[in-house]
Amino acid sequence: MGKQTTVDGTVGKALEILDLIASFDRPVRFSEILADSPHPKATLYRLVQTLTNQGMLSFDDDRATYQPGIRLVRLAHAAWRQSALAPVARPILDGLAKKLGETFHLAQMDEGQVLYVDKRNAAQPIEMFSSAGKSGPGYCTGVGKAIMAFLPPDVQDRAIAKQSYYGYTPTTIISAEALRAELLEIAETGVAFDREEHEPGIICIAVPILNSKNNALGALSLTSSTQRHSFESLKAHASTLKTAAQEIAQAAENWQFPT
Amino acid sequence: MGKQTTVDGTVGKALEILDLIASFDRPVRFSEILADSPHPKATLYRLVQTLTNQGMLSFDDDRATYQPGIRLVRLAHAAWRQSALAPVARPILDGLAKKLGETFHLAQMDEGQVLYVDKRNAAQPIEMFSSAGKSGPGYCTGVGKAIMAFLPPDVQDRAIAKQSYYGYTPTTIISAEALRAELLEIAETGVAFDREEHEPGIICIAVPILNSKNNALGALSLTSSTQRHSFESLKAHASTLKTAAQEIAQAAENWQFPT
DNA sequence: GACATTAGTTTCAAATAATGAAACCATTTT
DNA sequence: AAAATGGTTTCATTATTTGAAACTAATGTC
Repeated sequence: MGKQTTVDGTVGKALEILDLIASFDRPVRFSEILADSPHPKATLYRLVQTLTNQGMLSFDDDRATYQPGIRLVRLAHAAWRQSALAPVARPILDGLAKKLGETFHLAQMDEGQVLYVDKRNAAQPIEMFSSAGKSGPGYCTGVGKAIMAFLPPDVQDRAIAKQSYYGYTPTTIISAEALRAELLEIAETGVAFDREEHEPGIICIAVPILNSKNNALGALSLTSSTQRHSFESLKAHASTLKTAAQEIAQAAENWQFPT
Repeated sequence: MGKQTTVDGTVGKALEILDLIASFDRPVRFSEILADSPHPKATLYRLVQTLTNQGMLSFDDDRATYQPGIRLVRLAHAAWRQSALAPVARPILDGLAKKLGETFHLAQMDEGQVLYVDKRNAAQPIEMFSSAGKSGPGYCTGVGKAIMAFLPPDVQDRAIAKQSYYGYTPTTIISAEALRAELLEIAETGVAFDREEHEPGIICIAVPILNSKNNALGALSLTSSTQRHSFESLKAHASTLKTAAQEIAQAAENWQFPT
C-alpha cells in the first residue's frame, strides 16, 4: 500500500501545477507546462485558467506566457509576518550582523526543502525578497541539517526521504544513510556544518532553533567562504549562535498575537 | 445578468478561504473561520484540511490555530523574481534612495489593491518582506491612483468598483465619481498625490510606470510627512521620479529571461 | 462527578464539478 | 496552398464535492 504522490483533489492538482510553473523559474508557455504535466490538454487548460482568474498565475498577453501571480506575494506577506520566527528574529539578526560583521541566514523547512526567511549581510546592507523566500536543498546545507537533526522521527523520515542526494561537490552527502549518521551527530552536539557541500568555497556553521519540546522551528547560520574562515574560526562562533538561537526560540514561544 | 462573486470551482473556494484566513492577520481557530465563511462546517473542514496538507496553511498543534503556510513564501519568491518590475527596479531604487535620502515605494496592483513590492528607506537601511508584500487600498494612495489612471478601461472599471471608499481622513476620496475625476486629471499630468488621504500627516507623490501601450505596470512613489515636505517641495521631485519610472519601464520591457 | 456545552470530525446519499477524447479554430511553418 | 503546431471548446461520462446529521472529544458548569 505504497503512499503515492498525494494530490488531494482538484485543489491539490491546481497547486501542483502552480509549483510546476514556479519551478521553471521563467515565464512559460502553455505547451511547455503541458509537456511537463501528467494531465490531458483540456484538463490542464482549465486548471491554468482557474489559477489565472484567481491571480495565482499571471498571463502575459504579448508573449503568451504564464508565471506565478502577484496574489502570492500578498499571501506570502501574511505568512511571513505570522510565521513567528522571522519577525521576532529580526532584531536579533540585526544585532548579530552588526556585532560580528558576518552573513547570517534564518531558515525554516518546508517539505524537506530549506527556505530562507531572512538574511543579514554585513557587507551589502541587505538583500530583499530576492533572498528571503529562496529555497535550497536540505541535505547539503548547514541550516537544513541542523533542522532535520531535531525533527520528530516521522517528519524526519519524510524529510530524509525527500532529498535528492545530488552530488554538488566532492563533499556532498549522497546517501540517506550517511545523512542519518551525520544527523545523529548533530543531534548530540547541537551544531551543524556545511563543509563546501553545496558550493565549493562556501562553508557555514548552523544551529537549530528549538521549541520547548526540543523540535526545530528553524535554524540560524553564519555563512562564509574558505578564504575568510577556517573551520576552527567558524567553531569559535558556535556559542554566540547558540545563544542567539535560544533568544529567538524564547521570543517565538512567548510571542502572542493581540487578542 | 449580474456577474456574482466569481468562485471558479473548488480551487476558487479554497483560495477564498486562504484569503479569509490571511485577512485575520493572526492565527485563527477553525470556528472563527467557520463564522466568517459561507460554507457549512463539513465543507470548510475538508477545504481547510486540504490546504493544510498542501502546506498553504500551517496548523499549530498546541494552540489549534491555522495561519498562512510557508509554502506560500516559496511560491511568492518565484512570483517576485519573475514579476519583471521589482528585480529590474532594484538598482534604480537604490540610486534614488542614496541620492535623495527619501523613502520610496515600488508598487503594483492586484485586484484593485495596491501591493508594495519593494521599498527603500534612507533612514533605516531597509525593510524586508515585512514591507514588501504589504498591501493597501488603491483609491487613497498615491501609487494606487497613479496606476489606476493608466489602466485599460475595463480593468480600470473593475478596479474602481472594487474600492471600499472608507473615509480614513477628512481628505479621503469617498466616491467612485470623485475618484474617476481625479484619475482623469492624473492621466493628463502623469503625476498623482496622496494628500493625507490614507493617514494624517503622510503625503506622497507618485508616478506610473508605463509600458509601450501606455498602460501602468506599477508605480513609483516618494513618501514623506507634512513636517518634512510641503506639496511644492514634493512637486520638485516630479521630474526625477518620472525619469526613474521611465528607466524602470525601459528595463522591464527589455528584460528577457535566458532561453 | 455527572451534565451540558462547545469544538472538531466522520458518514453517506445526492448534487455538482472535473474529466478527457475529439473536434475545432487560429497561427505559424513548410 | 497544405500541414503542422498551439490553443480553446464541447459534451457525455466519471469522480469529487457537498452538507445535514450523527458522532466524538474536550472543556466548562453545577
